[in-house]
Amino acid sequence: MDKEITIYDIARELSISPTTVSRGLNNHPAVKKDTRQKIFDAASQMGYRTNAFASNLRKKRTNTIGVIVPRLNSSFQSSVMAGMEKVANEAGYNLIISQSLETVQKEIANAKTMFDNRVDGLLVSIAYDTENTDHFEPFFSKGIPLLFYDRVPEHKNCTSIVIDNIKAAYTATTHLVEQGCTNIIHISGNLKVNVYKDRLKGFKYALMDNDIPFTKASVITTDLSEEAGIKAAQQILKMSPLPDGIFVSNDNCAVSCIKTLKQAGISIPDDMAIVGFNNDPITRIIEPNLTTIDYPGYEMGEVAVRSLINYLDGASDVTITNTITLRSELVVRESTRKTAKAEKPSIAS
Amino acid sequence: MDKEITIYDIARELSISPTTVSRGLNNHPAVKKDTRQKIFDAASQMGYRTNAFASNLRKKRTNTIGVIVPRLNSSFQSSVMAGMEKVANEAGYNLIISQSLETVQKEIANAKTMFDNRVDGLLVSIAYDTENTDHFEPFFSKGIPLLFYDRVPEHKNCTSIVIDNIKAAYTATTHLVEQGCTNIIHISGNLKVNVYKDRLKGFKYALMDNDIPFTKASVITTDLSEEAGIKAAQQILKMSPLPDGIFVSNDNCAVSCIKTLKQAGISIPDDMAIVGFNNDPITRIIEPNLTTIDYPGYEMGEVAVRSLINYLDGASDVTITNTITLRSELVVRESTRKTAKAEKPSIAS
DNA sequence: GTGAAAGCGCTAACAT
DNA sequence: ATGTTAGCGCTTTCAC
Repeated sequence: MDKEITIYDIARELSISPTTVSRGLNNHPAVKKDTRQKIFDAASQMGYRTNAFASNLRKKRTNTIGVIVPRLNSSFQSSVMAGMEKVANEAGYNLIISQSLETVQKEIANAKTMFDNRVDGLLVSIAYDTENTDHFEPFFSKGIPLLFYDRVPEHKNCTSIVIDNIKAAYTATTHLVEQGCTNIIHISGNLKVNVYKDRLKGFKYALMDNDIPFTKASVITTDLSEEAGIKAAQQILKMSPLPDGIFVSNDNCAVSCIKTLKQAGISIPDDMAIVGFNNDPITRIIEPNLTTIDYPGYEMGEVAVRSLINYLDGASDVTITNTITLRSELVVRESTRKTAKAEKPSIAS
Repeated sequence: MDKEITIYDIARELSISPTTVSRGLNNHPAVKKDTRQKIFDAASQMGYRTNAFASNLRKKRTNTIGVIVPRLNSSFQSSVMAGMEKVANEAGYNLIISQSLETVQKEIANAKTMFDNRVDGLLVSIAYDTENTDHFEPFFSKGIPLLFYDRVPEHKNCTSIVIDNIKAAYTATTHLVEQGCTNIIHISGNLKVNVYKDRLKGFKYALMDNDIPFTKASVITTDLSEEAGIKAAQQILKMSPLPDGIFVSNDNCAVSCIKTLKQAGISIPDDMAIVGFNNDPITRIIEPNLTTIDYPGYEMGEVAVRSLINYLDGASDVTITNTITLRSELVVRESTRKTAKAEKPSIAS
């Protein structure tokens, strides 16, 4: 645990000033090439390592970006993280990641930690039960850029990166209608969360535009877990008449739903066509392969960090563009490709 | 962008010394309860936030743990991260996460960044092509605890957290034999990586112990990707005689392999029984459900951070226990449950 | 129980 | 192109 080498040590060794050493190490243009080389040589030879804290303390900048995510171990979120890390790393930023585990309390605590650690910016996908953004107030008032992605708060006009969930859900539902479905159920998530709320909206609009009645019974609200899929399927099996189309707000739940329905002897897509959401890897493993909405997680992560860094670098001088909407698209697979007989007459009587 | 409040401001406000404020804020016992309360009140009222850098600079400790992981977006690794984050967060540590993207170069760069950021400890799962640990030398020589998990370096006696891959693979292979398989193929990963190397070993030992010949042709080496599974399946389909059992070193690859084999008309498990590794969620979605080795990712993450923190707190005074081996176990599912006729006579002639 | 003084290692002004 | 000075905000002796 030998003593740490500092720029003073290097300065003394080379009989120059610490300032010059600092400049040299940071590739300041006003340092003679020769001197710079000497500095680098001495540094590596003496085993010097920069002290980020001293530097941060002085510069009041940390080169660190905080991320608060509901949970890390989901296919979607881990893709987002991967995209974020890649861009951040390339730009020389560190990523401090923390999970809210879907609770506001932890989200509040994490926000405070991030604030105290003086992250240069913060990226957040909010928890299920986050109903306001009070705990981010310190960031707003200190002018620390805060960017929400995917799960974003309502009302507040925060900067956010999203996909058009209404449109995506509308497309998915319309697709079911086009396949001949006339009795469609939507399995939704927590309606306090913007993404699920919007998907329900898109679902509703699509029904309306196709003159299919929307009733309370058209929606099953769940937590979209695997178990929820099983329960929802059981509930659906008790319906009479049975629906002929199901739009589920995420793939995970859709898949377990399919498994349960299949076990009950339902043929998919012929008896019921099903659409999921996310384009998780599992959609191409379940039989039949699941039609879903492709949802660009990795890209969302890249865009989020890139926007934040652009802002920090002063590139986007005005307040950041308010909302960035990424493209999403329907991926049609077997779970909705009805066979011949499915070519029903149009529902418009 | 108002000025930051410091302990000096609080001190002035309360007409006491900064020292006392510092002590108060840190719950130092030698501060009158009354004074402490006044300090906390003033702090929150004035909008004070601690400056972690100044503190770190002074204390030479960062309360930060670095993690270098091959990639974040894998089911296994994201579970590990989730476990790590949970324990770290509870203990008041921050996690700086970076990906090596399976290349030594990035791993080297990341290690340097972690070093310069003076993480209190480092957790690493090494990249495919990492052949030595030279780039971690600075950590060793500075006495910064470094803990490898899952993918650990060979030879070097570093502290590591693993499962017994040899045993797990042995169990998996033996299971195939018990199901009546006599011609078994192993689809392996990069053999430079300990986990795949060990799984191959376990496979080999199991064959030997059951008097099944092991030849070069018994192993197909791949990168274990989805595409690799398809290619491996195609290769297997050309074999004559066809094997009746396959042990694949990860689930992802096993699943795409199954899909390809099924398309070719192979019946699983009756024609070929298949075992995977990891117990990813997909194993319960593929049909037939995949027999696999349950691999405790989340737990591994928890244990890794907990061990590191124990060490940092001086709890485990001696050098850390050298290797922590977590339990892993075979989960039998349909992909290896041969139907009646599979009750072949024992191979021992 | 509280305070004064010094310094962690770096960099930004301001010289020269 | 290089040096001098000062200070970022905190904690830690040491003193009272």
